[in-house]
Amino acid sequence: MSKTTHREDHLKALYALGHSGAGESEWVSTNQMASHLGVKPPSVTAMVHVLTELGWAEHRPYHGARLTPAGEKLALALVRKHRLWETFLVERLGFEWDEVHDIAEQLEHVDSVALVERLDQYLGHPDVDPHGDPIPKADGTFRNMEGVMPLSELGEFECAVVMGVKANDQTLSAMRDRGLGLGSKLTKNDLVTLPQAWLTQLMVKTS
Amino acid sequence: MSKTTHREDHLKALYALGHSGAGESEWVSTNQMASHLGVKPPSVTAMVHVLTELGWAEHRPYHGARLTPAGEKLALALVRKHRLWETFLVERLGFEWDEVHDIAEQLEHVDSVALVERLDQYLGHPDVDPHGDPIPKADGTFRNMEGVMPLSELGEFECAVVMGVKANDQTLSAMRDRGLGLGSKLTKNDLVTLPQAWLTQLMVKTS
DNA sequence: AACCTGATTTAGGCTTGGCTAAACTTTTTT
DNA sequence: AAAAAAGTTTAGCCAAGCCTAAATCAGGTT
Repeated sequence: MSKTTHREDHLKALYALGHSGAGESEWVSTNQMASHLGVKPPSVTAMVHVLTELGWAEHRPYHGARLTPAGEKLALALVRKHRLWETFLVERLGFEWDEVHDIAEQLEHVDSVALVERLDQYLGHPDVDPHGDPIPKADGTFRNMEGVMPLSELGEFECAVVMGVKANDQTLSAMRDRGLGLGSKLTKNDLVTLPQAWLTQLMVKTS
Repeated sequence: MSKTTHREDHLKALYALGHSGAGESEWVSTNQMASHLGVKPPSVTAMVHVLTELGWAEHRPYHGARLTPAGEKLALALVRKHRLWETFLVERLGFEWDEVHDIAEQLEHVDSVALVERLDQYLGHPDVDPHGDPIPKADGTFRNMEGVMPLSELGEFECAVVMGVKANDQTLSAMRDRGLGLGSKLTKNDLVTLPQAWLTQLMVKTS
């Protein structure tokens, strides 16, 4: 892995773990990052120091790290690339939604602003990727995701529409086998027939 | 750069430098490889040892290295990927032929057999890339390039068609400015009006 | 308030690739 | 045929990442 790819992976981890809710960038422990990245904690500490030097993160020893605004901007650009590539792989090349993550992981590290912008245009400026996750615009803004929540948090409802999915490839594949995809309609009946674990993974909106 | 990318770059250099003519894989000096890769000779020697261990190259100390059949197969797969991506960038994303080399250089290291095959299919199994270089098929065979030669070697002719170009990005850009591209028709008159250096770079066929 | 316990960082070592300088081979020149 | 020149490899060092083991710190317990 190149020096750059490496740094990017840590930026992304910091972003992914620090934005669980909707709020600002949260402090993330080096342990969390380590397990997220499949690496031991000391390796993360070292990289956090580097990111700090570069002005992309700040570090409170023994407490954690978080992105600076500059780092957040870079992380968003990576998320943008990743999601655009996933969209390309599914929409244009015909991959299934559970097959694209690893490939996009590699593609996202290709360095060319022109490429990302042309890809975005080629795809018609999509605002969500194949999993329903919003694709940041070039300026870092997102599509509004109001009204979308896990199926488990939905109160009374007649009919809900699947707007997104938070799941690993294996689960995605299983969902596909059941005919679930973006736009699928769900009814109260599904609350009992679907695997319980999925209720928190299916992001829905009432319709 | 990842370990793999690294090895791949050396394989490609060995392939590129060892197949200048049409014949078999030729011995390539470590110095040649070093300057091709922008690296010092001792670094190449070290990598050649690694490739030898892997069974992808053979090394005659002080004389040079060349690909084994196994290495050649890998190199061809890389060339295939590179040229398919270049085709994608030009045909689908609208890049110019002088803008794609560096991007394809990065894309070619993405590791996914399924991706390459789907890309090939998406592009309609092209046989040449935007520079007229043949794209190896999955089995390693090439399109027949008979009758194609540098403009400088063409004897008497009335009209020639540009079938390919061997030039760096800067030259490619200049050619484009002059309206030259694949399929352009040339006449005897062009032999004197075009820059002399281009005569060996333009690959043509009489028509 | 002193003490555990667990989390985090520092220390020191390994791997891989790059470089320079020195040694060695091959080739060319005298 | 010997010497010089050119090219290639070996030796020894640096950088960047990862790891394990050993220190260090934070926070809860007694």
